[in-house]
Amino acid sequence: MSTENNDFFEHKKKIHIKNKKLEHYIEEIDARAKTQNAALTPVRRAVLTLLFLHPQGLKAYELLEKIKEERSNAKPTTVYRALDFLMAQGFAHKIGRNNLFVACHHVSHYLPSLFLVCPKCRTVTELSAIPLMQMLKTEVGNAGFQLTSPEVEISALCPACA
Amino acid sequence: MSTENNDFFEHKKKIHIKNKKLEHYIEEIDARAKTQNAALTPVRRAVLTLLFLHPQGLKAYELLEKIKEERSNAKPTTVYRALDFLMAQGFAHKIGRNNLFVACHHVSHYLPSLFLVCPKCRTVTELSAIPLMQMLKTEVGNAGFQLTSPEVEISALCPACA
DNA sequence: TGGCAGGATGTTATAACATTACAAATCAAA
DNA sequence: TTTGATTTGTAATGTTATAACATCCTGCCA
Repeated sequence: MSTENNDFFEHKKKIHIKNKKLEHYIEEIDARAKTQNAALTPVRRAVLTLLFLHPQGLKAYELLEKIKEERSNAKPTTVYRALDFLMAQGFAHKIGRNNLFVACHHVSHYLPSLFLVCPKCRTVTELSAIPLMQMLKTEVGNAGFQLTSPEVEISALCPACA
Repeated sequence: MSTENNDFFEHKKKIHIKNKKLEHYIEEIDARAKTQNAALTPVRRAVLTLLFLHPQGLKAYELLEKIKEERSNAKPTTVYRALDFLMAQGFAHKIGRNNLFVACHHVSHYLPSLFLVCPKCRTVTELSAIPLMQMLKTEVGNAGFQLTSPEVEISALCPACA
Protein backbone atom coordinates (compact mmCIF):
# COMPACT_ATOMS: atom_id res chain seq x y z
CA MET A 1 0.00 0.00 0.00
CA SER A 2 2.91 2.35 0.18
CA THR A 3 2.75 3.36 -3.43
CA GLU A 4 3.93 6.69 -4.68
CA ASN A 5 0.60 8.47 -4.46
CA ASN A 6 0.04 8.06 -0.76
CA ASP A 7 3.53 9.08 0.27
CA PHE A 8 1.97 12.23 1.55
CA PHE A 9 -0.09 10.37 4.11
CA GLU A 10 2.60 7.90 4.96
CA HIS A 11 5.03 10.67 5.79
CA LYS A 12 2.65 13.25 7.03
CA LYS A 13 4.53 13.71 10.25
CA LYS A 14 7.95 13.54 8.70
CA ILE A 15 10.04 16.58 8.00
CA HIS A 16 10.71 15.48 4.44
CA ILE A 17 7.22 16.06 3.10
CA LYS A 18 6.83 16.35 -0.64
CA ASN A 19 7.45 19.90 -1.68
CA LYS A 20 8.97 20.90 -4.98
CA LYS A 21 10.19 24.28 -3.81
CA LEU A 22 11.74 22.79 -0.73
CA GLU A 23 13.46 20.06 -2.72
CA HIS A 24 14.85 22.59 -5.12
CA TYR A 25 16.02 24.82 -2.29
CA ILE A 26 17.78 22.03 -0.45
CA GLU A 27 19.41 20.78 -3.63
CA GLU A 28 20.73 24.23 -4.34
CA ILE A 29 22.08 24.66 -0.83
CA ASP A 30 23.59 21.21 -0.99
CA ALA A 31 25.43 22.19 -4.15
CA ARG A 32 26.62 25.44 -2.63
CA ALA A 33 27.81 23.58 0.44
CA LYS A 34 29.94 21.31 -1.72
CA THR A 35 31.63 24.27 -3.39
CA GLN A 36 32.39 25.58 0.09
CA ASN A 37 33.88 22.26 1.15
CA ALA A 38 31.15 21.75 3.67
CA ALA A 39 28.75 18.84 4.16
CA LEU A 40 25.01 19.23 4.49
CA THR A 41 24.60 16.29 6.86
CA PRO A 42 21.19 14.86 7.84
CA VAL A 43 20.86 16.94 11.02
CA ARG A 44 21.81 20.11 9.22
CA ARG A 45 19.51 19.30 6.34
CA ALA A 46 16.64 18.69 8.76
CA VAL A 47 17.22 22.00 10.53
CA LEU A 48 17.45 23.92 7.29
CA THR A 49 14.29 22.22 6.03
CA LEU A 50 12.41 23.25 9.14
CA LEU A 51 13.62 26.82 8.77
CA PHE A 52 12.55 26.81 5.15
CA LEU A 53 9.09 25.56 6.11
CA HIS A 54 8.70 28.29 8.73
CA PRO A 55 9.36 31.64 7.09
CA GLN A 56 8.27 33.38 10.26
CA GLY A 57 11.39 32.02 11.92
CA LEU A 58 11.86 29.45 14.64
CA LYS A 59 13.40 29.60 18.09
CA ALA A 60 16.14 27.16 18.92
CA TYR A 61 14.02 25.16 21.32
CA GLU A 62 11.05 25.08 18.96
CA LEU A 63 13.43 23.66 16.40
CA LEU A 64 14.59 21.17 19.01
CA GLU A 65 11.05 19.95 19.66
CA LYS A 66 10.47 19.40 15.97
CA ILE A 67 13.79 17.71 15.40
CA LYS A 68 12.99 15.37 18.26
CA GLU A 69 10.06 13.99 16.27
CA GLU A 70 12.64 12.37 14.03
CA ARG A 71 15.64 12.14 16.34
CA SER A 72 14.29 11.53 19.78
CA ASN A 73 17.73 11.88 21.31
CA ALA A 74 18.32 15.40 20.04
CA LYS A 75 19.67 17.89 22.59
CA PRO A 76 20.05 21.66 22.55
CA THR A 77 23.60 21.14 21.33
CA THR A 78 22.32 19.22 18.31
CA VAL A 79 20.32 22.19 17.17
CA TYR A 80 22.82 24.89 18.04
CA ARG A 81 25.61 23.08 16.25
CA ALA A 82 23.54 22.75 13.11
CA LEU A 83 22.56 26.41 13.35
CA ASP A 84 26.17 27.48 13.83
CA PHE A 85 27.09 25.56 10.74
CA LEU A 86 24.27 26.98 8.65
CA MET A 87 25.04 30.51 9.75
CA ALA A 88 28.75 30.11 9.15
CA GLN A 89 27.99 29.00 5.60
CA GLY A 90 25.54 31.84 5.13
CA PHE A 91 22.55 29.50 4.76
CA ALA A 92 20.69 30.82 7.78
CA HIS A 93 20.49 33.96 9.88
CA LYS A 94 19.76 34.73 13.45
CA ILE A 95 17.39 37.56 14.27
CA GLY A 96 19.04 38.76 17.45
CA ARG A 97 16.14 40.76 18.76
CA ASN A 98 13.89 37.70 19.11
CA ASN A 99 16.33 34.80 19.22
CA LEU A 100 14.75 33.69 16.00
CA PHE A 101 16.44 31.72 13.25
CA VAL A 102 15.50 31.95 9.58
CA ALA A 103 16.62 30.31 6.36
CA CYS A 104 18.47 32.60 3.99
CA HIS A 105 17.15 33.03 0.47
CA HIS A 106 20.02 35.02 -0.93
CA VAL A 107 22.66 33.83 -3.27
CA SER A 108 25.41 36.17 -2.22
CA HIS A 109 26.20 38.36 0.71
CA TYR A 110 28.08 40.97 -1.19
CA LEU A 111 25.44 43.24 0.27
CA PRO A 112 23.67 42.61 3.55
CA SER A 113 20.06 41.49 3.67
CA LEU A 114 17.38 43.58 5.26
CA PHE A 115 15.05 41.75 7.63
CA LEU A 116 11.81 43.24 8.80
CA VAL A 117 10.62 41.63 12.00
CA CYS A 118 6.99 42.18 12.93
CA PRO A 119 6.75 42.74 16.68
CA LYS A 120 3.17 41.49 16.71
CA CYS A 121 3.08 38.29 14.69
CA ARG A 122 6.88 37.94 14.67
CA THR A 123 6.95 37.15 10.97
CA VAL A 124 10.32 37.80 9.40
CA THR A 125 10.35 39.30 5.92
CA GLU A 126 13.51 39.57 3.90
CA LEU A 127 13.26 42.82 1.95
CA SER A 128 15.08 43.37 -1.31
CA ALA A 129 16.63 46.81 -1.13
CA ILE A 130 19.78 46.92 -3.19
CA PRO A 131 20.28 50.71 -3.45
CA LEU A 132 19.57 51.14 0.22
CA MET A 133 22.00 48.44 1.25
CA GLN A 134 24.55 49.81 -1.17
CA MET A 135 24.21 53.19 0.46
CA LEU A 136 24.50 51.64 3.86
CA LYS A 137 27.69 49.91 2.91
CA THR A 138 29.15 53.15 1.60
CA GLU A 139 28.20 55.16 4.68
CA VAL A 140 29.53 52.58 7.05
CA GLY A 141 32.75 52.49 5.04
CA ASN A 142 33.04 56.28 5.14
CA ALA A 143 32.85 56.14 8.91
CA GLY A 144 35.90 53.88 8.87
CA PHE A 145 34.01 50.70 9.65
CA GLN A 146 33.93 47.44 7.78
CA LEU A 147 30.69 45.46 7.45
CA THR A 148 31.04 41.99 8.88
CA SER A 149 27.54 40.70 9.16
CA PRO A 150 25.19 39.90 6.32
CA GLU A 151 22.04 40.84 8.15
CA VAL A 152 20.35 44.05 9.12
CA GLU A 153 17.27 43.63 11.22
CA ILE A 154 14.55 46.11 11.86
CA SER A 155 11.37 45.96 13.86
CA ALA A 156 8.40 46.92 11.67
CA LEU A 157 4.68 46.22 11.84
CA CYS A 158 3.75 44.04 8.88
CA PRO A 159 0.88 44.93 6.53
CA ALA A 160 -1.33 42.22 8.01
CA CYS A 161 -0.89 43.48 11.57
CA ALA A 162 -1.11 47.18 10.74
CA MET B 1 37.78 67.17 55.63
CA SER B 2 34.93 66.45 53.29
CA THR B 3 35.11 69.81 51.61
CA GLU B 4 34.03 70.38 48.08
CA ASN B 5 37.39 69.79 46.45
CA ASN B 6 37.91 66.23 47.60
CA ASP B 7 34.49 65.03 46.67
CA PHE B 8 36.14 63.18 43.85
CA PHE B 9 38.12 61.00 46.19
CA GLU B 10 35.35 60.65 48.70
CA HIS B 11 33.04 59.24 46.07
CA LYS B 12 35.53 57.55 43.83
CA LYS B 13 33.74 54.23 43.99
CA LYS B 14 30.29 55.68 43.77
CA ILE B 15 28.33 55.81 40.59
CA HIS B 16 27.72 59.50 40.96
CA ILE B 17 31.23 60.64 40.22
CA LYS B 18 31.70 64.24 39.22
CA ASN B 19 31.25 64.56 35.52
CA LYS B 20 29.82 67.63 33.85
CA LYS B 21 28.68 65.85 30.72
CA LEU B 22 27.01 63.15 32.73
CA GLU B 23 25.25 65.66 34.97
CA HIS B 24 24.00 67.53 31.97
CA TYR B 25 22.84 64.34 30.30
CA ILE B 26 20.95 63.10 33.33
CA GLU B 27 19.36 66.50 33.88
CA GLU B 28 18.16 66.54 30.33
CA ILE B 29 16.73 63.04 30.54
CA ASP B 30 15.13 63.89 33.84
CA ALA B 31 13.39 66.84 32.20
CA ARG B 32 12.26 64.72 29.27
CA ALA B 33 10.94 62.09 31.66
CA LYS B 34 8.81 64.69 33.38
CA THR B 35 7.25 65.79 30.11
CA GLN B 36 6.44 62.12 29.48
CA ASN B 37 4.83 61.74 32.90
CA ALA B 38 7.49 59.33 33.98
CA ALA B 39 9.79 59.38 36.98
CA LEU B 40 13.54 58.94 36.78
CA THR B 41 13.82 57.18 40.13
CA PRO B 42 17.15 56.43 41.83
CA VAL B 43 17.47 52.89 40.42
CA ARG B 44 16.66 54.07 36.94
CA ARG B 45 19.00 56.99 37.27
CA ALA B 46 21.79 54.70 38.43
CA VAL B 47 21.27 52.33 35.51
CA LEU B 48 21.17 55.14 33.00
CA THR B 49 24.29 56.65 34.53
CA LEU B 50 26.14 53.37 34.19
CA LEU B 51 25.06 53.06 30.59
CA PHE B 52 26.22 56.59 29.92
CA LEU B 53 29.61 55.84 31.46
CA HIS B 54 30.03 52.73 29.31
CA PRO B 55 29.52 53.71 25.69
CA GLN B 56 30.58 50.23 24.62
CA GLY B 57 27.39 48.94 26.17
CA LEU B 58 26.75 46.76 29.20
CA LYS B 59 25.13 43.38 29.67
CA ALA B 60 22.29 43.11 32.13
CA TYR B 61 24.30 41.10 34.62
CA GLU B 62 27.34 43.38 34.35
CA LEU B 63 24.98 46.19 35.15
CA LEU B 64 23.67 44.14 38.05
CA GLU B 65 27.16 43.68 39.50
CA LYS B 66 27.81 47.41 39.33
CA ILE B 67 24.44 48.33 40.77
CA LYS B 68 25.12 45.96 43.63
CA GLU B 69 28.05 48.13 44.70
CA GLU B 70 25.48 50.68 45.75
CA ARG B 71 22.42 48.53 46.36
CA SER B 72 23.68 45.25 47.65
CA ASN B 73 20.21 43.74 47.48
CA ALA B 74 19.76 44.33 43.76
CA LYS B 75 18.44 41.36 41.78
CA PRO B 76 18.15 40.68 38.05
CA THR B 77 14.62 42.04 38.19
CA THR B 78 15.90 45.34 39.54
CA VAL B 79 18.03 45.85 36.48
CA TYR B 80 15.59 44.50 33.92
CA ARG B 81 12.79 46.66 35.24
CA ALA B 82 14.92 49.76 35.03
CA LEU B 83 16.01 48.81 31.53
CA ASP B 84 12.43 48.19 30.44
CA PHE B 85 11.50 51.60 31.69
CA LEU B 86 14.43 53.33 30.00
CA MET B 87 13.74 51.58 26.73
CA ALA B 88 10.02 52.31 26.87
CA GLN B 89 10.84 55.99 27.31
CA GLY B 90 13.40 55.87 24.53
CA PHE B 91 16.32 56.62 26.85
CA ALA B 92 18.15 53.40 26.21
CA HIS B 93 18.42 50.72 23.55
CA LYS B 94 19.08 47.06 23.50
CA ILE B 95 21.53 45.69 20.99
CA GLY B 96 19.85 42.35 20.35
CA ARG B 97 22.78 40.59 18.77
CA ASN B 98 24.92 40.83 21.90
CA ASN B 99 22.38 41.32 24.65
CA LEU B 100 23.99 44.69 25.21
CA PHE B 101 22.30 47.78 26.54
CA VAL B 102 23.34 51.32 25.65
CA ALA B 103 22.24 54.82 26.57
CA CYS B 104 20.53 56.73 23.81
CA HIS B 105 21.97 60.06 22.77
CA HIS B 106 19.23 61.10 20.42
CA VAL B 107 16.61 63.68 21.04
CA SER B 108 13.93 62.28 18.84
CA HIS B 109 13.13 58.99 17.22
CA TYR B 110 11.38 60.40 14.24
CA LEU B 111 14.07 58.51 12.38
CA PRO B 112 15.73 55.37 13.70
CA SER B 113 19.31 55.38 14.94
CA LEU B 114 22.00 53.33 13.30
CA PHE B 115 24.19 51.31 15.65
CA LEU B 116 27.46 49.80 14.55
CA VAL B 117 28.49 46.96 16.81
CA CYS B 118 32.10 45.85 16.59
CA PRO B 119 32.23 42.06 16.82
CA LYS B 120 35.78 42.19 18.14
CA CYS B 121 35.86 44.82 20.87
CA ARG B 122 32.04 44.99 21.07
CA THR B 123 32.05 48.78 21.10
CA VAL B 124 28.76 50.26 20.05
CA THR B 125 28.88 53.37 17.88
CA GLU B 126 25.78 55.37 17.12
CA LEU B 127 26.19 56.64 13.57
CA SER B 128 24.48 59.75 12.29
CA ALA B 129 23.04 58.91 8.89
CA ILE B 130 19.97 60.99 8.26
CA PRO B 131 19.58 60.50 4.49
CA LEU B 132 20.17 56.79 4.82
CA MET B 133 17.63 56.41 7.60
CA GLN B 134 15.19 58.57 5.67
CA MET B 135 15.58 56.27 2.70
CA LEU B 136 15.14 53.26 4.92
CA LYS B 137 11.93 54.64 6.31
CA THR B 138 10.61 55.28 2.81
CA GLU B 139 11.51 51.85 1.51
CA VAL B 140 10.03 50.07 4.49
CA GLY B 141 6.87 52.13 4.07
CA ASN B 142 6.70 51.28 0.36
CA ALA B 143 6.76 47.62 1.28
CA GLY B 144 3.65 48.20 3.38
CA PHE B 145 5.43 48.03 6.71
CA GLN B 146 5.48 50.52 9.51
CA LEU B 147 8.68 51.17 11.47
CA THR B 148 8.19 50.49 15.15
CA SER B 149 11.64 50.35 16.58
CA PRO B 150 14.06 53.23 16.83
CA GLU B 151 17.16 51.16 16.42
CA VAL B 152 18.93 49.54 13.51
CA GLU B 153 21.93 47.49 14.46
CA ILE B 154 24.72 46.29 12.24
CA SER B 155 27.79 44.28 12.94
CA ALA B 156 30.86 46.16 11.65
CA LEU B 157 34.54 46.02 12.49
CA CYS B 158 35.50 49.34 14.05
CA PRO B 159 38.47 51.41 12.81
CA ALA B 160 40.56 50.45 15.82
CA CYS B 161 40.06 46.73 15.31
CA ALA B 162 40.41 46.80 11.52
C1' DT C 1 -5.29 62.38 59.57
C1' DG C 2 -6.17 58.07 58.05
C1' DG C 3 -6.90 55.11 54.54
C1' DC C 4 -6.87 54.04 49.77
C1' DA C 5 -4.91 53.66 44.93
C1' DG C 6 -0.98 53.33 41.96
C1' DG C 7 3.47 53.01 40.99
C1' DA C 8 7.93 51.37 42.30
C1' DT C 9 10.79 48.07 44.54
C1' DG C 10 12.01 43.70 47.13
C1' DT C 11 12.29 38.70 46.99
C1' DT C 12 12.10 34.03 45.47
C1' DA C 13 11.74 30.96 42.09
C1' DT C 14 11.93 29.43 37.51
C1' DA C 15 11.80 29.81 32.47
C1' DA C 16 14.23 30.49 28.20
C1' DC C 17 18.40 30.64 25.69
C1' DA C 18 23.10 28.94 24.87
C1' DT C 19 27.78 26.87 25.68
C1' DT C 20 31.46 23.79 27.54
C1' DA C 21 33.70 19.58 27.86
C1' DC C 22 34.48 15.20 26.84
C1' DA C 23 33.21 10.57 24.77
C1' DA C 24 31.87 7.90 20.78
C1' DA C 25 30.96 7.19 16.02
C1' DT C 26 31.91 8.02 11.17
C1' DC C 27 34.60 8.31 7.23
C1' DA C 28 38.06 9.26 4.03
C1' DA C 29 42.99 9.45 3.06
C1' DA C 30 47.65 7.37 3.83
C1' DT D 1 44.03 -0.73 8.97
C1' DT D 2 45.72 2.98 11.38
C1' DT D 3 45.27 7.72 11.76
C1' DG D 4 43.31 12.14 11.93
C1' DA D 5 39.62 15.19 11.04
C1' DT D 6 34.78 16.02 11.27
C1' DT D 7 30.43 15.09 13.09
C1' DT D 8 27.35 13.53 16.61
C1' DG D 9 26.01 11.95 21.45
C1' DT D 10 25.53 13.14 26.25
C1' DA D 11 25.66 15.52 30.62
C1' DA D 12 26.39 19.39 32.99
C1' DT D 13 26.44 24.11 33.48
C1' DG D 14 26.41 28.97 32.29
C1' DT D 15 23.87 33.08 30.79
C1' DT D 16 19.90 35.87 29.94
C1' DA D 17 15.21 37.08 31.23
C1' DT D 18 10.57 36.76 33.35
C1' DA D 19 6.73 35.40 36.61
C1' DA D 20 4.43 35.86 40.72
C1' DC D 21 3.56 37.77 44.82
C1' DA D 22 4.80 40.72 48.93
C1' DT D 23 5.96 45.24 50.58
C1' DC D 24 6.87 49.92 50.57
C1' DC D 25 6.24 54.67 49.36
C1' DT D 26 3.64 58.73 47.88
C1' DG D 27 0.00 61.67 46.65
C1' DC D 28 -4.73 62.35 47.08
C1' DC D 29 -9.01 63.18 48.98
C1' DA D 30 -12.85 62.04 52.34
